[in-house]
Amino acid sequence: MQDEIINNILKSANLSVTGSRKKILSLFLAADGALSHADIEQEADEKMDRITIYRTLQAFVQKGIIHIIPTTDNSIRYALCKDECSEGHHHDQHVHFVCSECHTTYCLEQINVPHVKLPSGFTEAQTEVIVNGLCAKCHA
Amino acid sequence: MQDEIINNILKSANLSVTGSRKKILSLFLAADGALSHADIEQEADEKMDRITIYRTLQAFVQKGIIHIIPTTDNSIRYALCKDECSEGHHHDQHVHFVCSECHTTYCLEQINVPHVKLPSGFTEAQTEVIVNGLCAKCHA
DNA sequence: ACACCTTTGCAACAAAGTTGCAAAACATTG
DNA sequence: CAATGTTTTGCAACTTTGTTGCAAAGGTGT
Repeated sequence: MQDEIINNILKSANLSVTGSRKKILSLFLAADGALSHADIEQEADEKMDRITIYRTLQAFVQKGIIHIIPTTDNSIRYALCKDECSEGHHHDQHVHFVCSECHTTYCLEQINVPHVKLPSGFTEAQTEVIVNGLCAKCHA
Repeated sequence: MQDEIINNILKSANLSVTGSRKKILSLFLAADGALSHADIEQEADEKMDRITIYRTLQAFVQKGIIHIIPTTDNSIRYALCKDECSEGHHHDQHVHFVCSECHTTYCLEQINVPHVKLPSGFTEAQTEVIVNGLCAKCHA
């Protein structure tokens, strides 16, 4: 049943449907937060080459299936894009929330990114907002 | 003359004043943007160990002299903190601007970080805003 | 089922970051 | 300013992370 969704995503991105890609996509669909390369490497219990993961993630980013979330800790995190993203064109104008306790990264789709006024001469292409704090689960 | 400033910064952070630290600090004072580890390694023309740079940057971050700017390209960038930062307590509520042409990273101190409303259960500790686009210099 | 193209996994490599330890540099006394 | 104790530096060795080329395996379309 979820197989349908995965197949659709891959096909409409012009990617052939392979085992590794289905596996990685299903991990993203299952996760309610963002995933790092390391997360995927651990969760993909079956044999799956490190290199395949690298290349799959690269392909997904390029095709607009997932996007990169900036972090301060030198670990790239990825999360699923919404429908408006197409190849080479990301439109993820939403807020990212990183829990300082459990380090889960959430995409807060429903929250608008505020518009920032820039000094003269500067033009904006994209704005990223990352909020740090405690998420609902970790709130004591 | 700049030596005075550097000495003050280091002493008030309880760090001993050494050659490497002075060198790295002067690089930050000279740069109008942020620096990555690689930048420093290149610009510090004299012999200076990679490892010393790592440890110096770590110490500076911990003491609140510099702060980390989140990026999407897996390269950590550092920039000087303002006075309000003290040990273990960063208060950098300003916008970071990354030029997509020259990749220079600016700290836009004068611009306020807009406040973001979070879902219930979430509490904010710090907000980072990174704006991508063209800076004044690269604007055609 | 066949031929074609893409993807995977391996090997080997390159880059980035970490740790332990002895020597050198700094700070602090007298 | 010299002696002492502490901190920092640089080296070596290692771990982790990411990249590239190529042959074998797997997917795609007819």
